[in-house]
Amino acid sequence: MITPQPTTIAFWTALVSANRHLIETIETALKAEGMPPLAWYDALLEIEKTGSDGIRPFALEDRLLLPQYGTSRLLDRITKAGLIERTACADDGRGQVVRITDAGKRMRRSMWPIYADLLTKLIEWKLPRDEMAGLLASLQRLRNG
Amino acid sequence: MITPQPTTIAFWTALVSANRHLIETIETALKAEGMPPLAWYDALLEIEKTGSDGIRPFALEDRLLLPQYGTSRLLDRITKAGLIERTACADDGRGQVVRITDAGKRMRRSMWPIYADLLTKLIEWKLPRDEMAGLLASLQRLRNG
DNA sequence: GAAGATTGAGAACTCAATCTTC
DNA sequence: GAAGATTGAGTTCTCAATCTTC
Repeated sequence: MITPQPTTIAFWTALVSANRHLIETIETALKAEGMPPLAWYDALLEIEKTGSDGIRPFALEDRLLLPQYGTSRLLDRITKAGLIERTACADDGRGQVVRITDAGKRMRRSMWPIYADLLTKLIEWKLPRDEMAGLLASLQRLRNG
Repeated sequence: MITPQPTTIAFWTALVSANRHLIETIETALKAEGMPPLAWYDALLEIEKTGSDGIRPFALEDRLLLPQYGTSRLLDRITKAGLIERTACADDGRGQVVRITDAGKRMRRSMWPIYADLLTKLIEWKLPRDEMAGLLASLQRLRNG
């Protein structure tokens, strides 16, 4: 049987813990300010990037790493909050196009300071710059080849 | 307003993505083999470590980084599956003691090869040893001071 | 009143099935 | 039949309230 080395297990544990800690801290801060969860920020940002062209839900799935039904239900909630709009797709009768509304832009912009502040304090202020670049490369290798 | 540097954002994104990828891969493999989710492994391992002394749920909370109600409901399910036993605590009338059963030990042991195999292939085989040690130290710094 | 633990109600997630259009 | 997207049913998560014992 293949057994990982102790360092590997320690690394895995540290990765999961660090990730949870950061996410929980950010989610808690957003909630305390009456803001929607982090997933909304990510979705709004990706949608906003596509401007007036909008984006197809299946393309959002790839960028947000969500399953099809997850995207569908997330978009439901954000639409209900009036932050995005869904319209039928002209080219493809099966699909739709999602665009951000002005309220959506305002919401994303009002979430950013909270998010940015925490990313800076929790990551940037804790890791030396040169170190971060190396770590970034390692993390990227983990999720790809 | 405080704004993180691009490298910080990239690092954060890579951290979240790597974490999701690893977790999803492991959960999928466990499910494919008819095994319970990863959270059960972690809980069973912590409980098994305490041997016949058992462990109090509030102590498990700290180790698993779960909220009180989360621990309560997780233990419910694992108990229902016959993998652990809850008994009233002799010293403290409010509390209980959780111990692993033989079936629980067998289950944890049967989950390990799947888990270990993936940790080795997805982490150990992708990151040079010295790199992993550095990354480990950084991740630990992220979640602490 | 605080600590250990549970619970009801509502939200979110997951799986599998479904529908429509390609 | 495959792709884009939704949905019903069941499970899990979350919040706030609750209960018991300290």
